[in-house]
Amino acid sequence: MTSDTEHPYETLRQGLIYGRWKSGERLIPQHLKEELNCTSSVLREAMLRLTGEGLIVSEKNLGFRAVTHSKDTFREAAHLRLILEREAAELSLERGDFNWELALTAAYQRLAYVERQMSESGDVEKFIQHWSLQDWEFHRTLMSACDSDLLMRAYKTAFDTFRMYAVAEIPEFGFGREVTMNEHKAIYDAAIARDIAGCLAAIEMHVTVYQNKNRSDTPLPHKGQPAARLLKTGADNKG
Amino acid sequence: MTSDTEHPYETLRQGLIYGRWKSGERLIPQHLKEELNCTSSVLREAMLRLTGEGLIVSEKNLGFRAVTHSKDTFREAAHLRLILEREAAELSLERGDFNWELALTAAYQRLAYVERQMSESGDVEKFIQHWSLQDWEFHRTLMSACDSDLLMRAYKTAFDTFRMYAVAEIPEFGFGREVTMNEHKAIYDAAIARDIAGCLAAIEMHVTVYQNKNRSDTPLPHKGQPAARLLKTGADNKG
DNA sequence: AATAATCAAACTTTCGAATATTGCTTAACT
DNA sequence: AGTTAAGCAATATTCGAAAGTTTGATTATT
Repeated sequence: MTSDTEHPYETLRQGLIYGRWKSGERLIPQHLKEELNCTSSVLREAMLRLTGEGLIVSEKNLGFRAVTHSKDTFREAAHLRLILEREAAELSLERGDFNWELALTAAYQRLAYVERQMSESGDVEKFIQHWSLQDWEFHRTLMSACDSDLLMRAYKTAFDTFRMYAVAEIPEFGFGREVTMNEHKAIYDAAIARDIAGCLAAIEMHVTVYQNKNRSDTPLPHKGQPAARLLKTGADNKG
Repeated sequence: MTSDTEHPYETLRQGLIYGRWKSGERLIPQHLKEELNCTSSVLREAMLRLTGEGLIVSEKNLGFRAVTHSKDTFREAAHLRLILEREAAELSLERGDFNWELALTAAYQRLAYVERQMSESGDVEKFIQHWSLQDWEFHRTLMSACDSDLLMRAYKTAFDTFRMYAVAEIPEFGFGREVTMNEHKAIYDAAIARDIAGCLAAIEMHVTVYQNKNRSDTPLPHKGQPAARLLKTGADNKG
């Protein structure tokens, strides 16, 4: 009942990002077909697509595995996110028209709304999947006026890799929302004010915050399946 | 005899980049199977991988098409290449050790060698595929000490898109090698001297040269299949 | 003449069986 | 005991046929 309606490709993709399968875990179509309610062939096809996207790796005759992540991957993803988001945001702030401002405001308010809900209810798990979508939509909209599909596509790869690691390995990811709320507000305010330097600085803060946190910390604790919880379907978000 | 031994995936990939199939052309497994000497199923699998990589697009029930490129795509690819190569090169120049220098020198000399051959013989077509490989190897090696697989992967996407357009749509691409030789020399010299500013400037020159050329030119003439020629197999480059 | 319904051809997707490969387990050998 | 070989079960890949979809041509209807 977790994935009856959705296409296996999407289910796999979401599952890889939100920790339904662990880093480096073997993905055997035969075994997954009941779980995802389809035949092994369509699963294989979905896996081939995801191999091209870099979320899955495969070696000839050795089948598929979820891509492995590590602290290094995370640092790389954060770094790439930073480069690309700064570049795209700068272009957006220069080029964005009135409709872009409207869209950004709408995206920001949707994001702020769910962040308030999370913060007030204290129930992170209930909202995290919706929050994650709104977070993406906010960043995507911020950059959307950069007018480069290729840049956006590269960014999405980095963003997904970033999120995959964060969900799986950073215990406090999803908590301490107040901080993130402020970060998003800073980005939004600077964007609307067309304050490029301020916006880029706010982006840098936002993207590197987890690295700074762990700078002199213990090496990230690896605790079992810290975030498979995030995949429990809300099931009621149709509207 | 064009692709007997190679895996269809590689043949497709090369063919898309070097103009064997045109921008937006429909790719029908049934039709291509004789040409690539395999069954349509294997082709389908290769196409799914390439869909994930962004070289092919597909819509449900409408099959596969070579990704369409345009002047805009090219500008985007050049832009992304520039951002990523500058970032990676800067890191490389800071971090690269003695072995990196050796590898870069080797790559540069291989590239310079084939560029000299092209220049002296005047026969661009004969060497272009080998040149293209050495060109890639040079840029890859230059950036290799940046120590980020994710960044390299993103770069390769931009590089391939750049090349795809250049091969297909820029008539003088492959000619006027003397210019390119100088550009590569400038990049190499600055890299070895650890002159970051100089190296980044040389990279910018190298990557944006075709855009500058066409700045006040007529819109790029679209002349039939200007570069399918590039795919004729050299067949003798085993060593 | 214009629009709608029907049909067939071409193609795409899905499927499960056939084939090949891997890695493990057991057996034989030194 | 340790090393190699043979056999076996699990899984990966390939294949071609079956089922479903799109497209465009033809015929029927307004």
